[in-house]
Amino acid sequence: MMPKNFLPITSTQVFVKHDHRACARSAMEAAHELCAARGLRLTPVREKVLALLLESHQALGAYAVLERLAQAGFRSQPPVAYRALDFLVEHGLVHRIEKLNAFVACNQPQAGHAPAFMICNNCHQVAETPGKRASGTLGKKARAIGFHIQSTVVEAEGLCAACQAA
Amino acid sequence: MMPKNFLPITSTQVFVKHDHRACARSAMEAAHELCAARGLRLTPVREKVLALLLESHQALGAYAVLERLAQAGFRSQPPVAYRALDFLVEHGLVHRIEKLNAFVACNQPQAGHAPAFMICNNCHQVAETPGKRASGTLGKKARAIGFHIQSTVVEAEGLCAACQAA
DNA sequence: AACAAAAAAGTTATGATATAACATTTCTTA
DNA sequence: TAAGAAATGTTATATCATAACTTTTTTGTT
Ligand SMILES: [Zn+2]
Ligand SMILES: [Zn+2]
Ligand SMILES: [Zn+2]
Ligand SMILES: [Zn+2]
Repeated sequence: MMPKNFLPITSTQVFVKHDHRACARSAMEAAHELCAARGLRLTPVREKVLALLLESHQALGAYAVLERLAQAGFRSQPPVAYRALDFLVEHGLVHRIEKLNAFVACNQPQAGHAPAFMICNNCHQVAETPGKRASGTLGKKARAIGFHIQSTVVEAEGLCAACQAA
Repeated sequence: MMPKNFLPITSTQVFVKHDHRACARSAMEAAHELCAARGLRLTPVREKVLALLLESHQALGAYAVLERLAQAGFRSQPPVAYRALDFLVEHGLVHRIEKLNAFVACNQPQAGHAPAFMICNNCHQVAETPGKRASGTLGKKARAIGFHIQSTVVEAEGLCAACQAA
């Protein structure tokens, strides 16, 4: 289930120079293994969308994805992109960034499912930190009033260390 | 600056029965005083939008606001609603809920500005908890990698205590 | 009061994001 | 190989948001 040469990139690494070829390749391998393990079909259009998102740590809007799909020879109607994205999000291979109405590939598809995101307003890269559901401050407040959390959105916008320096 | 009879509603109270007339009236008073103190103009359309949002603890989309404005005799072009909402959000009288593309009135306009929200998927009420910027788990992780947070989105969807019971 | 500058509101048009609905094809498996 | 399920193709439309320019109102100054 875990790729042999899996090199999970951590949030610390996204904003610093790293071997992104290896980073993307290992995430794609992880996606293939996860789908195999769960009996899911990573069809050509789904894999292509994931590959597009894995090209960088920037978020892409659905229509940006659609454009690139069309260039690659796929159909170019909105449902083509949205269906593939829906599949990838549903199975945790991609995350939706609410603040941007856009999508990023998940670095660690096999990990727990309540990530938080840091969005750099300058270089537009998005780092994901693993986090568990209802683990932090919000979870505590929710428990205090008997609120049952089903899903969370936790996003911070700001400047990464490199962009502050520049 | 603080209304005489200010009754700040807390996140604990939103989901339980409370004197909402007083709750809304006190928030409106607080808004008037905040605007007076800062030299801001709470024009008729802005006040009406705030009043509409204060009618309940549910979030309203911009076009829902627009509809109600039109019924009240205001113009009905999108910028009418968006401008009023932009003003109210800019000055912390209203918050945007990213997950819903919708807006809720702020209960405590004078408090600090990095609230977290709990959204009940059944009764559609939204509770706000005060929270400070970068105070919790996310803030800690950001500091660890030198990420400078400018704004945050923290939203939890789930079921409030009352809706779990039913 | 008259004027100029700034803020707000009016208006038209369009851009950007997302989904409904139904037809067709492909895959799975019994 | 036939039936059902899953995925894709296609058309159309719903929903959310802003650009750009005009006119009116407010505010501060002469
Ligand atoms: Zn990388
Ligand atoms: Zn950056
Ligand atoms: Zn109330
Ligand atoms: Zn509820």
